[in-house]
Amino acid sequence: MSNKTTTKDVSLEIKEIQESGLRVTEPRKKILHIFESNEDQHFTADMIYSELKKQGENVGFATVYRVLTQFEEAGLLVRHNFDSGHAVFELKKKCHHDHLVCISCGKIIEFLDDSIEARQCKVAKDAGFEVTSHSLTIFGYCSECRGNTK
Amino acid sequence: MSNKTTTKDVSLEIKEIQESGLRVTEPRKKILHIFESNEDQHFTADMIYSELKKQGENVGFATVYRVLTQFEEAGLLVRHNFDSGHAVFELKKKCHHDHLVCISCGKIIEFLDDSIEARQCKVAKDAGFEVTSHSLTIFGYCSECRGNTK
DNA sequence: CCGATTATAAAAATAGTTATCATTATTAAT
DNA sequence: ATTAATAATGATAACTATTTTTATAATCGG
Repeated sequence: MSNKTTTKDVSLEIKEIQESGLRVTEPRKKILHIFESNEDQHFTADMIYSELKKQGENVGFATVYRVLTQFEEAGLLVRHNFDSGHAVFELKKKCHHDHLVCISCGKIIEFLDDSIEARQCKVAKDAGFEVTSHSLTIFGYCSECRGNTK
Repeated sequence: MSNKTTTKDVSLEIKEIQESGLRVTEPRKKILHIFESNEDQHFTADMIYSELKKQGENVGFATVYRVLTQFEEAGLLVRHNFDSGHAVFELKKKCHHDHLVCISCGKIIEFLDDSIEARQCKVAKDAGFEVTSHSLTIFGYCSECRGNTK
């Protein structure tokens, strides 16, 4: 995980926090930076906490959870619950997508299938539902783990 | 919720528990009976606990959780985690299905769409995944709640 | 019906997360 | 830049859903 930061990156992060209506604080900058410098990766609160500690930061668990929740409310992050009992966060993308989760190594792969999306809308409509969101998660063994579990 | 039980029902429940390799005990019979007499309904551990209390049974929370987990392991029940933070259980059907969840009243509707199922397999295969399970949940407002939220 | 085994209820423990609170940091207005 | 008002922080306690522990009680093969 890289700690290198260009001036551009930092100012962008500050702007994003400001535009969310949140004060620009060290924990918030640091946490957002972890997500921005590791795009497409998914983090638990615990992973963020550990990463901050590793970087020598003095942050509390409460702050991590608070900031993650605030970022989610501000639309910067998206929270997923999968089946693990602990929430997973990722940078909010412009476009919706679903997940493939490896139950062996925890790897998460994103995908989007237009045909599935379209059918979902139809199913909901047929049932009289007004859809607010949907989540599709496929669990299994990724290509790397398939061999090891035999 | 009906408390009526035919002799046939009860003996069937006993048989199911026995065939799972579990001893036939009062809590297990009572819990399985709640599911069998309310087909297609989904229960949390808390709902089962409350129902048992309502029926005048003296059961502990731990027993409810233990039995639900054992029934899941035995293949009698299926556990879902949706996004609520607490597990939901339902009788295991012969066939897989997905869920529409009303975020207003909590109603759960089951559905199955062959086209979605097929695409899921393809997506996983393309990513090199060996699928073990998948869960698709559509959240929204059901037909009854749509009017009330305006 | 007896004895070995397993299940139970109650209580304590645990994991993940959220609330409380005294202190510190941020920001808008000087 | 300083200050005053406000909000954020870290530490800790509390909380929710669930699991483990333990001493007692129920089950079932013989």
